[in-house]
Amino acid sequence: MTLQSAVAADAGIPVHEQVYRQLRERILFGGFLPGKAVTLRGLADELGVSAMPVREAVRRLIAENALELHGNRRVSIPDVSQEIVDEIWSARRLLEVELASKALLHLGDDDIKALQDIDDQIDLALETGDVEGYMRGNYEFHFYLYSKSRSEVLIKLVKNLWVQFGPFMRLVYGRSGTANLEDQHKQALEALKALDQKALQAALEEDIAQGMGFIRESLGLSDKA
Amino acid sequence: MTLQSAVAADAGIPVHEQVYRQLRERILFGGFLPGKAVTLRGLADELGVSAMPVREAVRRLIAENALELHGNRRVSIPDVSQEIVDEIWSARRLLEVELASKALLHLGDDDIKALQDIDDQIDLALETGDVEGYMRGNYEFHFYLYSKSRSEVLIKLVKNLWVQFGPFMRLVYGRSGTANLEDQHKQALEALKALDQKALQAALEEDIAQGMGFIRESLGLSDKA
DNA sequence: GGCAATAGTTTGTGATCAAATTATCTTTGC
DNA sequence: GCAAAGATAATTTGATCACAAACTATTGCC
Repeated sequence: MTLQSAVAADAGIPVHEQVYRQLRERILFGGFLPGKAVTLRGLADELGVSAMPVREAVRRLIAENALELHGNRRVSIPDVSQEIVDEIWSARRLLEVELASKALLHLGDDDIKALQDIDDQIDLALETGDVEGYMRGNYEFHFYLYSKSRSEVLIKLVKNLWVQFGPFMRLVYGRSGTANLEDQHKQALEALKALDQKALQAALEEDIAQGMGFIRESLGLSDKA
Repeated sequence: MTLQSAVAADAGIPVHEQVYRQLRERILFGGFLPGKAVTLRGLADELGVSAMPVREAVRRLIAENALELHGNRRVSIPDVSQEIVDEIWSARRLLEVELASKALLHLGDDDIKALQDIDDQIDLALETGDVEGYMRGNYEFHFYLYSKSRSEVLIKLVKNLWVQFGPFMRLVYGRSGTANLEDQHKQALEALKALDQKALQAALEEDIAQGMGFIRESLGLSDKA
């Protein structure tokens, strides 16, 4: 789909913003493989826009660590490495546990309901083998919860982390599919209902560990902490 | 100083990159007041370059939370608020303690020496009332230490936090000067020499608390945690 | 005198083009 | 046959322009 076909719905939103959102989604939910090189003109042609808005969107994504700028001025999807995976894992544990704890303080019954709905969608995606659906649901679940923390600064940092491992996940699921995936959100939901902070932290750490463990395993990396 | 006068030293580096670095420094070390509006043409004229590279640099700085993009497409230095200060404080404690702990594992005698040199410069700046010198020294001290953690991902997140409170600090020092500032780095240095992780964490938390406490105090905000 | 409509100014956005830089292909010399 | 050097192609970069949206100041009306 080029941007042109979506222009009616996005009236008033600048083109560079639309390009940014589209590229970010593709990076986040598996539209690109790690290490893939992209060019401004290539993206512009593909999206049916001029080079200018692509330049702004790409600069922005580079600043968000979603794209990598090399010394020779070429741009690519960041490649995978053990160091990066470990770092992201460690940072996620630190920040997302904090966000979940803060969210717990401002959680209503309607929020539990909303999270349960998202979890149902995740189950459906797992059953039908819909990789992208699972990734979108997973993202939605986590950031719906975090949004309740009212910690905008932290949320931005965590989003920064998620775009970095998006392409990695695609690599993993592309190999193994959704078969081996368990839905770790059930335990989190139970902890949320009980307002049990300790249990929530444990569930989250388990969820993060599963995702990151999958990446490392699938890439043939060592499994020590 | 316009960019033109520095062009000889920065040969080969694209103009948008030079603009980015220059603007980032100004934001980080007190060249702008919180809430100040900026325009692309205004910055371009001021720096003696065309609007194009400024657009790319500003887009990048917005993505890094160093600048704020409003709904009416105007750009400004983010304004101060209690929520933001508290959030940054909380995030800094979390991430910088982690970074310092990791850095402790890879610290050599030459690093201690380097940090001591930076601390001497900070002392000098404090004595002479050189606000910008203090801010630069403080930045250098922290990120020299953090660079030893070899955690590039975390470092980027923390840099993201620092550009956000840079303008706030300027506001504070502009009022009270460097008179009330103590140098909290002495204790950190002692802890580093002794490889005492607990003491290092305590020193860091104290240092962060002082900086953030200063902001809140100076802005007349409440002082509760 | 206060408010709303309007004209004029400022500013962001997107397209196009030329220049500079980098990559790729081809050819030449050993 | 292979490596180095030159030519060619592709790409980024920066400037300029036209246009649209937003803001400001003025004017006219009630």
